[in-house]
Amino acid sequence: MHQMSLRFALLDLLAGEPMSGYDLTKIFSHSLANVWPAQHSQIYPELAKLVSAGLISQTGDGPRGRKVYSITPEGIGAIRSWLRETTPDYGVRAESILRLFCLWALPTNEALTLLERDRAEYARQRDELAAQIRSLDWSGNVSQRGARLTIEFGHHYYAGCVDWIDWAKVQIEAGVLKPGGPMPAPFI
Amino acid sequence: MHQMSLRFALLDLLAGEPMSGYDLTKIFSHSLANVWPAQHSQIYPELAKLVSAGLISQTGDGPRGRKVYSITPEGIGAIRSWLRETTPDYGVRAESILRLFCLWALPTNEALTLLERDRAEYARQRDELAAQIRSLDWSGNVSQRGARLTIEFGHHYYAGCVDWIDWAKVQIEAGVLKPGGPMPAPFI
DNA sequence: CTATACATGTAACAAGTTACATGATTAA
DNA sequence: TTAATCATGTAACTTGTTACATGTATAG
Repeated sequence: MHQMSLRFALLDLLAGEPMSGYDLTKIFSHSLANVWPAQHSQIYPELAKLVSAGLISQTGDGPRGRKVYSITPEGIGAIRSWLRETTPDYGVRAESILRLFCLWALPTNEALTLLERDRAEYARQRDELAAQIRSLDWSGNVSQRGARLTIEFGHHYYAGCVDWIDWAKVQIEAGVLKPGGPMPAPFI
Repeated sequence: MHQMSLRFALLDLLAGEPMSGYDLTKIFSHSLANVWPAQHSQIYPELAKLVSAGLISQTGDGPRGRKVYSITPEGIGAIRSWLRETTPDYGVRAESILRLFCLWALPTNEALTLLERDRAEYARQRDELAAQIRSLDWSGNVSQRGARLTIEFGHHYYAGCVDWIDWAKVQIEAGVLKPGGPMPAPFI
């Protein structure tokens, strides 16, 4: 029953600063995308539920029907209870890694081409996050510092993926995924 | 439209060796759990769909209604098409990291206690996977070698999480999550 | 005989994705 | 005037989780 992650991500962002569903969607497409992606079609209904539950309230508006929400004291309490009373799911879900599991089904040269593509993508993400860490303004409120920790995690994750792909390439070049090939060498 | 990951994970396992839904569920609870968790309630219906689609077929049975499935040539073709014609989702989904995003909402000493708990869990997972890598028999078929790559990734991931938590603890002890506190130091 | 592991399924619900649908404001 | 961006929502569908439901074989 340890779900509702989206709910608490939204509460947390609104605790940092009142904003609209549109603003929240943008944040989910950069900093938070690294640990918990979400689209606007999921965010808007969840905001409506949070209002019903009294955890946030609409405290402003703007052009084009813009609605600005703020967290309520009950909302802050909800974040604290969540952290204190529930245990996280420590698992990861990574489709790009799952795919490597199937790589034996392709000829070696094709498998290596796919690994190159993956490596390029991981490196791109890593560099983009590094640039974000350098360029964004981190002097703001404490929840922005929390976001910094998350982005730093994403950076670390993608950097690790690049290293890992480099290792996997060496293994596959050595013939690990061929019948009778050598056993994989330990990583690290 | 890059879903169906469970489907291809099952196909891949059955390509390595014919087995039952029960066997598949066990594998999902250890090696594959690190990149794509799944329960038996999701696996059994998916197996039925794969039979309908002609990608696997039942090729044996056993005590207690056991059904053994094997992949068909069409199934092998489906794996290859998936790898060749679709692009992976390179994102990660990690609830335990998302939580750190909210950690500012707790007093520093409580936040640090939660980080200790997380660190212990990551270390446990890391050590368990290291033990698996040492103890399992890796001399088998090529899809088992693929599994090895995946487990090795999980090991690397959890080892990275431990390092990262150690960094985050130092940051939080330094007061990063307090108003007016220092900016986070770069990680790595 | 009794607990454990084996073995398969369904139902109800929650979460997440993609596509549909609409319209206002701003900058070139 | 026209393209881009801002802005909010709903609908249909897929995926994933938890709980329910049942029964067999084996080991102590």
